[in-house]
Amino acid sequence: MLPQRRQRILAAIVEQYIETGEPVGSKALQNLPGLDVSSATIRNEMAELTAQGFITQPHTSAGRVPTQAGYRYYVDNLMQPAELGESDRRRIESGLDYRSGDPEQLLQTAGEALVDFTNFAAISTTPADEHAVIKNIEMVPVSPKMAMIVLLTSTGILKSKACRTDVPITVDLQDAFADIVRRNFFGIPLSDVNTVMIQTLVAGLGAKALSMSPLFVTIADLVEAASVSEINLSGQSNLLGYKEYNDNAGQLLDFLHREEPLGMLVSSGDSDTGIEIRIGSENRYKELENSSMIISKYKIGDNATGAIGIIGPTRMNYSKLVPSIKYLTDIISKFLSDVYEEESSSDEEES
Amino acid sequence: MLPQRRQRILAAIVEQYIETGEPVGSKALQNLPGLDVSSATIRNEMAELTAQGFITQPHTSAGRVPTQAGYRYYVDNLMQPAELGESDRRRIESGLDYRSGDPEQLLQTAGEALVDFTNFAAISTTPADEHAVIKNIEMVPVSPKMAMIVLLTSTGILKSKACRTDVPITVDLQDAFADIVRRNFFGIPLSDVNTVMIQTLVAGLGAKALSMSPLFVTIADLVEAASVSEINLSGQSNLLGYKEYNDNAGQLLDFLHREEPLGMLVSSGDSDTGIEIRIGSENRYKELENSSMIISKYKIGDNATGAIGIIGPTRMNYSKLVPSIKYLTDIISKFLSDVYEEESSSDEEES
DNA sequence: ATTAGCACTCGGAAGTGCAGAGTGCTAAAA
DNA sequence: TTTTAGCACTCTGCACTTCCGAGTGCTAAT
Repeated sequence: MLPQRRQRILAAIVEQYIETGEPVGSKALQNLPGLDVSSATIRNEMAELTAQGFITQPHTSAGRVPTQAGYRYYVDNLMQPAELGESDRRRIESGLDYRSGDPEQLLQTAGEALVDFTNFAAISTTPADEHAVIKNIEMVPVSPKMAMIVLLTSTGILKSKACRTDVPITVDLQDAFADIVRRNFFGIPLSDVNTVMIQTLVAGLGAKALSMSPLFVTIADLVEAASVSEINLSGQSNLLGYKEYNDNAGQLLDFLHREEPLGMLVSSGDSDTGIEIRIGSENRYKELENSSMIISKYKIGDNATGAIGIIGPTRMNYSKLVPSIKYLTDIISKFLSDVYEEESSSDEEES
Repeated sequence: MLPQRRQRILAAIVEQYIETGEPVGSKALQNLPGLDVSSATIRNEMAELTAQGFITQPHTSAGRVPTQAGYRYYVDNLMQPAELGESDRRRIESGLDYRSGDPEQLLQTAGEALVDFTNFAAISTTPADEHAVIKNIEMVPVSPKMAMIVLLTSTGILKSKACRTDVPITVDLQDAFADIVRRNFFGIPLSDVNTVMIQTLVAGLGAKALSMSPLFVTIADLVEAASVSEINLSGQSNLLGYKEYNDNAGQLLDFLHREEPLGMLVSSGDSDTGIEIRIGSENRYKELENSSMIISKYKIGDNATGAIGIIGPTRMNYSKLVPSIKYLTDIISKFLSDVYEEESSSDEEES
């Protein structure tokens, strides 16, 4: 634990650097409210902070800049989250599209709202709830030997895919399909659908197996697609503006375009302890060593299902962004819970 | 019409500049195959070309660089399209996802294939065929007072939206809905669905009007969404690498993020004369004055319905890109026509 | 423990000089 | 009349130096 005065100085350095982007020198801190010491004393403290690794100087004759450890100490011990003003709330909320009722749409627009609000890049994932169950499966004929299969889950995810059959689609076939689907798929968790399950099912069909198996394979594909949470990234071009990325912004953008690592990033949260802040190399990718992420998980009912957050330079206003993202997450959780929780307790009717 | 020799010199300048990105000087052209003149003569010709506005020099002691007019002349009169190699074709094709049968998916992946192939940004639009008709509309109950409405068109576009009703959804209601939909919507062109049509329909419903009108409003929304072609843009970050955008790449990316002008860009083609090349300020936006576009329209059957193309710096390899994009367009047209044309001649069966 | 004072260090801006590339022009050659 | 060789000229980009200001660490005094 650092001594009081040193803490205050560190906090001041971090906050001022966040605001101005310039290294901050000892003189600039002389008239900190409630800190009546000369610049020389401050210099001594700064030397200590430097020795302890919380701040550093870009070059001998420059002021100090927080190190990653400095940000971390600030975030853990010194920062006090800002109160969100009414106008901020409205700004965050205004971009959301919940009227469509589509969670994917909501998360997409939530990301964009964050982009507008923060001027950073935003990342969001659609719900991936292992407790989700199959709500409905429809077959819609498109041409004699082709049909669209539509899958709907209890978390509101809707996926569809075209499927070619080997034989013409008759009304009989449709009825049979609807019957099998109703008996074998409705209400079961997505995780129960897998290759083995499909194979045993097809094997049990007897004569019809040949003509219908493509349909069930398509169902498996759809379940797969619905289980995997989609990742939305937006506002990447905002990052170009920040001088910390100056010349190698392209490298960062390229990294962000690859989907795989992104999935890791949002999913790797230890638990559902709410909001998570990762500074610089705490994100385990070299490309992010100059970036920070603030990630928050949203829930449907009591299950954490997805995440939303931002990516930007380590020099970001944590004390304001944390409550903002928390606020947004709360809205999302509430809305999704309202819409998709009620169903689990009441789905008896069927088409 | 320029004299033979001057044409050849202009073509050489354009091609060499495209390849190297460096201004090309008179000496570099001395040993052009079949052009046996000294650098001095070439200098004279270059002076002429400069006077006519086809080339320019960045500064006194630099070589020449094509102007916009120079590129235009080259593209119109001098360029001869490259033959596509087998490997090129495979590279283009390999990224396409036509197995899903979903045109939106196909166009999306086609854009990404172009991004990989060209290292530029790609733009593509989903089919928007004014002749498309409604193929199917399904209502899928989600909770007592909420249903998903799913719309499918003859061009394979699938749209869905959640809809809240004022009264609980009963089996009766579903049957009534299915009946009305079948009678009033199946097989009619998208353009026939509008506010007036919906209002008269609802008015004719009598007692049921109140409970069902939200459903039909949702249908109108879906039709609207299906009529409008979606624009996919990808590979923007590729553009960062080109030095012609050096410091103001952010400006271009911001421009590309706004959707409205993009729609203009792809739709504004004069006619369906196949491929269209727009160089620099021929795109009417100031942000694109250093960029070129190559846009090609694809067709379903005989109707031009959407476009796909690239955006990059004016210094792009037109002679190779034009046939590549043409090839890709042909694949798309062929596939979409195969899948979605046959239906128009054969949709009798229904669920 | 704090402060004033001072020498020291370093980055960035501005200025200087130089080599190289490419041009336009002129006068001779074809 | 067209082409060519030769040359003076212009301009960029790079390397090098100089200089100023900001900020530091250290020392000696309070």
